[in-house]
Amino acid sequence: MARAQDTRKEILDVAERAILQKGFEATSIEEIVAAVGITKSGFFYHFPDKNTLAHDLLKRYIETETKLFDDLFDRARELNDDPLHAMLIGLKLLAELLDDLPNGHPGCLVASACYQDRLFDDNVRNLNKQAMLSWRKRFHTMFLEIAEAYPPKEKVDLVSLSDMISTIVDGGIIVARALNEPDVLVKQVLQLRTYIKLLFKPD
Amino acid sequence: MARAQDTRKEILDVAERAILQKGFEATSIEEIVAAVGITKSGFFYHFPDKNTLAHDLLKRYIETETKLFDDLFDRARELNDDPLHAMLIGLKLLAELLDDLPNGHPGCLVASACYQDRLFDDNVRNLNKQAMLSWRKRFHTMFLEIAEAYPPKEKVDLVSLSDMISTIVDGGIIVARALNEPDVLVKQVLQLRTYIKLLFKPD
DNA sequence: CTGATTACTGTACCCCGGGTCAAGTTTTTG
DNA sequence: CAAAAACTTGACCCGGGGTACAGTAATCAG
Repeated sequence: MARAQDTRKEILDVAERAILQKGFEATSIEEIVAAVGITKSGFFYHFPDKNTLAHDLLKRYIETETKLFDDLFDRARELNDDPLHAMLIGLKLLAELLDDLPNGHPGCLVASACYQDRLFDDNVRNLNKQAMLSWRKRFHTMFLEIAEAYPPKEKVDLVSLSDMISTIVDGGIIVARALNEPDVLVKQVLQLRTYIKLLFKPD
Repeated sequence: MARAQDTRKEILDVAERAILQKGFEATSIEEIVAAVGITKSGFFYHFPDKNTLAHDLLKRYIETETKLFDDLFDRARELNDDPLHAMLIGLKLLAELLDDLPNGHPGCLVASACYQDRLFDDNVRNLNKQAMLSWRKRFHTMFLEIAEAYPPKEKVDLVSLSDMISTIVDGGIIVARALNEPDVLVKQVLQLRTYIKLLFKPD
């Protein structure tokens, strides 16, 4: 018999894929347990209800993504100590990472939750909000440093510029999915990169 | 008794609001008919099933949004015949329009459908795709004209620049919702405007 | 090796929501 | 005024979320 943590992880993995494809409500517990190879009772041994599954899934997702961004922009900073160049390299790395996904980006759980917050209690909504805020803060710090070294050519709100990264990624995923053209997302990230370049880079 | 078309419209109105708030699957037929003031059988007189509701809803939504964009950018063009200035005015008008929404943007059905395409047959998926393509085409035509008059300062893909408008709007809605800060969407549109200005406007 | 704990299975059951069906009733309209 | 349109009533089936509880197989601590 598999260890509890393995089963739990498998449930989360299966559920995440299904939910990103079809939505939360459309994903039945029965299909999840069938895919994992356990019974319905087995599911309820791990999660008291479907909501908790959503919550845990979202939490895990946010942690993974945050770590990914951390690694990516830390690496960019190591490659170039200049804040602007580090940002531009970071976005390039992000674009490459997205381009390497074989079937396109599987979707963003945070965005998914935004359009399906029925059962999602304040707990889940807050989780989502905190994640967005942490990403805003991360990029805002970077942009403040950039703006100090390179005065922006147009007056811009650096907070909303920070939000733009989340906006472009989440929006890009949607447009890419609607069109069934995975590379739309990559190109959107590169457009954002061009914007930042134009905004800060001296002639 | 209300006319058939009135009832149908009411069903669509109620359903749209509910679906944008909670998601498609989470919105029950029973709550819709309760809000409209008819019975379950009354609903099935108008729609053979819930899928058809989704389809008709999406179709209506796309038509409304397309007309809105038409009016908005036509008006912008009337105000200024220069293609670049017309685009910048159009985006300004869009930002103002979004800013005037009392409770923030209610959400985009196209985006919503992207994360919930279980029952959504090819019919619905295609509807979505065609809508995105029509918006891409509309803006691409405009950017081609702009690029001819104002050579862009950086080499950019004008198709993906066109997609960027949909990206920013859909992404902006998500970030605004997650943060519960409606003005995030407005600010994102204005960031896009700044990008376009920087990209094309001569010094 | 044993006994307790963990990680389940199996079965039976309740409720809700999508959806069907048939028959009747009220409005609207030509 | 009659036919067609727009419903209502009520009965029913099915699948899925969720509960309850008894039984069982693996794991692990002593």
